[in-house]
Amino acid sequence: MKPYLLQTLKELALLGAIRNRIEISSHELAKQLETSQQTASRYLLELDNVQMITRELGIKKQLIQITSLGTEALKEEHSQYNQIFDLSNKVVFKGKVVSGMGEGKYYTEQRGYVDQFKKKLGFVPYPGTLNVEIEFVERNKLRLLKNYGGIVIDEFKTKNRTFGSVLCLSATINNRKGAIVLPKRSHYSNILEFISPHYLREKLHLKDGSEVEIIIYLEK
Amino acid sequence: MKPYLLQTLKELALLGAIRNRIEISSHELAKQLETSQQTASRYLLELDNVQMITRELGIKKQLIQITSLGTEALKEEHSQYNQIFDLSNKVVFKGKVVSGMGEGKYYTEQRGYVDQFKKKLGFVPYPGTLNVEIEFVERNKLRLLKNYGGIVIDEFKTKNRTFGSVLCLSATINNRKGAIVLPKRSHYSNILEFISPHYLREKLHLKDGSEVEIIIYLEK
DNA sequence: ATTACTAAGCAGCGAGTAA
DNA sequence: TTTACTCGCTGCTTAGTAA
Repeated sequence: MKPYLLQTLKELALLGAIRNRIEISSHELAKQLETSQQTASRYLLELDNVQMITRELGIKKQLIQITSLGTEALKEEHSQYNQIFDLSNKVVFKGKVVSGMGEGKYYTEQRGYVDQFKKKLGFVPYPGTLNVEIEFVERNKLRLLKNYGGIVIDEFKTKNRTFGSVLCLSATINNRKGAIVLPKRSHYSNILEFISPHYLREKLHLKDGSEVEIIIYLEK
Repeated sequence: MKPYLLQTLKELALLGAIRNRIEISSHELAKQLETSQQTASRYLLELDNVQMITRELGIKKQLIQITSLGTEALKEEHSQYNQIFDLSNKVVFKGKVVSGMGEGKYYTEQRGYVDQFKKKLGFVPYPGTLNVEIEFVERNKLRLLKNYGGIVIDEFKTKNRTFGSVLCLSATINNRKGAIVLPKRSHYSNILEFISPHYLREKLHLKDGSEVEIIIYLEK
């Protein structure tokens, strides 16, 4: 959706056009938008064309109401601003399923981790992690998450090596509960590792390349 | 502010650029905005020019953070969406007491107004208005209020001049009842004028700079 | 008063490319 | 790789105006 159309829609909504039909001339709208009457008129035509408003043209004024499609667009925008200002305490990632190289299975089977998962997350993960590749640019969101705490899984030692501390963030993948695990010290990666008590590839009918949505819930 | 710049700013904010400096190339930003690398680069230059972001250009990457000016712009936008979807029938303003220039006293003592206040609001205001300066970002709420009706005080004429029509909205200031008066025709101001039967500066121990909360009740 | 068409002008876009 | 310049072209804007 073109930015200027969204702005126009917002302006109409501020004048009450979601709940009522509002009476507004293209000239008045132009004043609100600080543009010309002709441009305002064209915006209204465009919004009408994409079915975001309905219009009743009178001889002097027009009655305008925002359709459900238009309302949806505004709600989406509103929810983005809620995310920005933390009013929603969730962060959404879109990505696709990829295969790891078995390290997930190796780590999630370590007793030192399993005991803590059970105690701190309340479940024993199905062995292995579901790897989800996110857009590279979204790595910036990960930085945000690391500052929000989450559940810390402490490091531990076996006789052979040390297993580092891990951060868990409770999350859902396609609305199924689980958690994201992030190594405490590591560089940013474009792979999210999701753990769950279930074998997700089967439960959610996922295979490599499947598009998924991961929502991470922050505790505040 | 140009709509496409606001969209760009929002995108950066969603990636966490309000709290942190984020690492993003013009090419990555372009992908997010579904535009070309050149255009994204130009947007960043424009945002930098109007001081809504700061940039640290490295040889390979740039670090971007949104300035307080940019944050304000986003907050304002957010507040507009809150208004759109706010279903409560009250509007809250926070502001601080400021001095007017005596016009409030002049107007509230006019017989033509006083008689109507008494009849329509049920009280005779103490001469003068209490001027409350509201947050710049909140001036938008006034627009909505004007559309919600309220009590209209009609214009009247004396032999010297005409006194314009005024809109009254019942309201409280720090929980004390009264009303807000808005000139029917005027541009949006960042000053709310509050009237009450009492001398509020004394009753509420207010002086210039005192923080107050005004709640306006809409009739629906 | 309206809405909205046409036409001309100009702002914004992006391919090509330099640094 | 980057960022960001030039420049031709597209498409948005608006003055003029019809209905």
